[in-house]
Amino acid sequence: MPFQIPRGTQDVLPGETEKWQHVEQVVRSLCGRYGYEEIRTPIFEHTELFLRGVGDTTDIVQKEMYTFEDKGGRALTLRPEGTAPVARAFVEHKLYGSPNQPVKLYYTGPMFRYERPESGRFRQFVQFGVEVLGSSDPAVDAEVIALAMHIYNELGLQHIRLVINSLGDLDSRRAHREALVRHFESRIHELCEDCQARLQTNPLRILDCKKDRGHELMATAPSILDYLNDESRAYFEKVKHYLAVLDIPFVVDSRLVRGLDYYNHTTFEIMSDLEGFGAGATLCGGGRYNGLVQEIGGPETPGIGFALSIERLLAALEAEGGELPVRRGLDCYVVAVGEQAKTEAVRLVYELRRAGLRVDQDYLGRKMKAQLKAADRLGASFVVMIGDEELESGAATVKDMASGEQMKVPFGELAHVLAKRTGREE
RNA sequence: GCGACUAUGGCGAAGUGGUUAACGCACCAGAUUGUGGCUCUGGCAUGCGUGGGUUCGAUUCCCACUAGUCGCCCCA
Repeated sequence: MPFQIPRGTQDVLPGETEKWQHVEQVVRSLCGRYGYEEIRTPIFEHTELFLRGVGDTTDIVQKEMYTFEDKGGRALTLRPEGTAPVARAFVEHKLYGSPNQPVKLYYTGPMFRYERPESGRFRQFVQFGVEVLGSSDPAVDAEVIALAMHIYNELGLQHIRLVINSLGDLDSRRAHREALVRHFESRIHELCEDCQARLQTNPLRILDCKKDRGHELMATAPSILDYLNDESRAYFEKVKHYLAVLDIPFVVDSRLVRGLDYYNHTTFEIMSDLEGFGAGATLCGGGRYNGLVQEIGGPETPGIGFALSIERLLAALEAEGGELPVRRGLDCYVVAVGEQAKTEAVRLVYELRRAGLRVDQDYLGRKMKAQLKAADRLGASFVVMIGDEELESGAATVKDMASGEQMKVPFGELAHVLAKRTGREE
């Protein structure tokens, strides 16, 4: 094998692309219904954007970025996530001045993280995400969550679970952080190395640690929910209230922290309940990030959004045995025997295509029998056969592949007759 | 970044330190001189991830590399 695909990337081949197209179509259609418009940002950004936006204590920044220097000496990075770029575009194009507020955007495209590939984890993967900028109405939190759930429902996913939490506002977070440090400080040496480092950088993340999960300090650790100030608590209650109104089931998990620094107030994850979804069980993750826009130099603007992985979505659908579109067959395959017939076939195939039919013909010089076989494999509903006989009589032989029935149709009427029989024409 | 397992034709999959690398599917051809899906017959890897080493001899043993799968970390 002279060349191999780079590690952690994948080709999506015909037969598979139809599934992607289907998901993309559903997603776009629902976004339209919810009033979201598409935004497209570049695949790379200045590295600084992610340092500031995502947070330099995060794993994404510390060890997962595809960073490079271009010929002009600029430090650039293949985007590891979509929110910071969208926020950058929001500020750069002054969308905060747009008459339509809040600004509701969606995006889809490849993201890049330098990680060891495993089940449901790739170095290049495709995310779909939405961002709402300019509103701190808890109803927006509910809308965003509803949209994510709606997408999964629409695609037929059954076994999913919505988990939500609140990190509160800055004051609440600060109070909680101090409580955490007080709680762990004296006995931090009992926890793993990572957690010892986290005590300084991001004590919240200690709660998320899988290694120390069983430690008694974890069970007794102060819950963020107990440190929410009145305002934050009221906000969270509102979000839960709206979710209840929408009849969207959820569970609250006070340890749902999430890996990106910019989150506050509502955070949520949608996970697959199926067995065997270890690393890839998180289908969708999101939350509110009221400080982000300001952090990257824009006006104080609240925001909330989520991102989901198309790969994981498809894997979950596959695992649940959900219905996904398969390759569509041809309407018609034109079989030709002989030079003259071949010429007529070339002409006819084009004519039928112009008439809106899905049509193909043989390009390998195969015999009639093999051409029929090819037609069968391509799922052709009809085969049009042309040989000396047909050329003489001026009528092609049309075979209905399902029934095996045959009939003669004058060349001039083929387009019309086939269009009618295949339902491609009114 | 750490760990485990794996790597044979287009796909799946057996196999052995030594003359011709099973089998199944797919594909091609023929039986059928103009007709697919069924059946039968025949064809289809000078090659066993890449590079070294051990050996008289390696696809088979050893090492490295690459890649895949799964787990940890973390996440989508």
